[in-house]
Amino acid sequence: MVSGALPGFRDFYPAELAERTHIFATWREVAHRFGFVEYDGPPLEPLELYTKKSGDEIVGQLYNFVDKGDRAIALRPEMTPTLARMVAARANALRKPVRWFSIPQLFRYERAQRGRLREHFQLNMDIVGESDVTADAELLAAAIEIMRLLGLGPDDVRARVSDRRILHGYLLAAGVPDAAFGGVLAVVDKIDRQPRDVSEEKLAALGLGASAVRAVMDVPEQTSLASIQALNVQGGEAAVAEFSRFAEYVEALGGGEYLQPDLSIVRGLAYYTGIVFELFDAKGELRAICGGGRYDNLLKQSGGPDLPALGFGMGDVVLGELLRARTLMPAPAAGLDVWVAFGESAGVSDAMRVSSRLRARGLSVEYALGGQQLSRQLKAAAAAGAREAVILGAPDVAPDEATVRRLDDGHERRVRLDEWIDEAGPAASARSPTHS
RNA sequence: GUGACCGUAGCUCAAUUGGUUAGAGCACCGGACUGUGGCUCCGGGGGUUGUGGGUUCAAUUCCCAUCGGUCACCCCA
Repeated sequence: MVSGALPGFRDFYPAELAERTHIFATWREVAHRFGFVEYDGPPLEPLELYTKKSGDEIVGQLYNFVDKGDRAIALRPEMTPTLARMVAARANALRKPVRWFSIPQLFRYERAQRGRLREHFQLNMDIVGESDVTADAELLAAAIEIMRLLGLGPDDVRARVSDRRILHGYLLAAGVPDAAFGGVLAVVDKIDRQPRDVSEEKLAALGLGASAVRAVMDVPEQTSLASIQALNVQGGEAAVAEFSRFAEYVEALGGGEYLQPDLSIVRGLAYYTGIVFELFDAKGELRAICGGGRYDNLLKQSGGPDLPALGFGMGDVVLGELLRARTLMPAPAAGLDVWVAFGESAGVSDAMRVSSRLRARGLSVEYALGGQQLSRQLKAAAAAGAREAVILGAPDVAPDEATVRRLDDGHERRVRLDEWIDEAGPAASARSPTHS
């Protein structure tokens, strides 16, 4: 490994780029089906766009530098601030609710690990201007539909959903002081990943009594709609009713099989205000595929309009790992339509003329740039994945004729060259769809 | 940022207690094939064994550092 890409960055060879393209195409397809339109912003932003609300500690995880105009610049680590700015600038002019999506490349200066690089592409889908949980259901249904279209079923991927307000009400009712809420969330977030007594000690250190500690330790048990509805939630009754409605809507939108209520889903970002969700592989081997939720106060806090909003981010790295593990990546795209080969009595310029005419008709065409024997040319044609080869200048063939050879079964026919070219075209050569 | 493990052709792996010019398969290029692909046979290119030091008569092998990768923390996307 002499000089590869920077740590945490990827070279996309054709095979890898084909995988990325497959993911992107699916993202765009589903976004389109759900009525979302695509936008984009600059990959470089003022540093303060991220430091303002997120605090200075985020600077340590940013790619940042000072440009030649002495401006503090950052490579964007997330898309939401850009979205907030763009929506805010035209808030009054936009038809609400806004349904926008983007596929930005995002950057984080962190130590790279599996499923977590210093760069990734992330589908962002957001809805701005709708406060009802219909929007939450619509958004999650879109994320689920992406899984389905990629071939990932409910046995592969689960959608865990929770609601900040229900958890808050439950903790209040259990006697957890408001001031300890943030610390308790941090414990809940990793309650399954660390020993029970460690969690209990941390909770006690936050000033929780024995019954409150027990209540917090019960949070991961709340994994059904019924159990959540039965909870004592101080001031969270409306949220529970909304949550029930949300589940009903997701069901109606066809995502019910994936749905898994789980009150212990916290999500790291502090700005979430309501329903939060994450998609993860059912085996629990990988990092989260997707995370999102409602952030009703963010736009206003960012100096923008007071509009309710919600959204999710879905990265290409973990998703790609899961698709490869399940062998759901498509076979490499079909190669060439036609390979133009030339024998003894034809030259490369003849192949060029024929190629040019075929290309003008929309076909994918290649020929041997280095003069090769016919056997080499046909070998190269097969290696390039060509559907058929047209052989020019074969003996016993009239000057205006050529041999067309199907490369899958070797079937050959003689054609009048001009007629054959005139009939060739993308429509006449529709490729069979590729399968995984 | 902390800790642990791992680095040999593009890929997967070899190399007897440290012992000659570090090998193989696949892939790539070419020849047999001056008129028809996938097979076969033959040949070729490609490694300063991640890098830099150290120990030794001798280092792919042992030691240190560094870089990179993986994993767990941290944090999150």
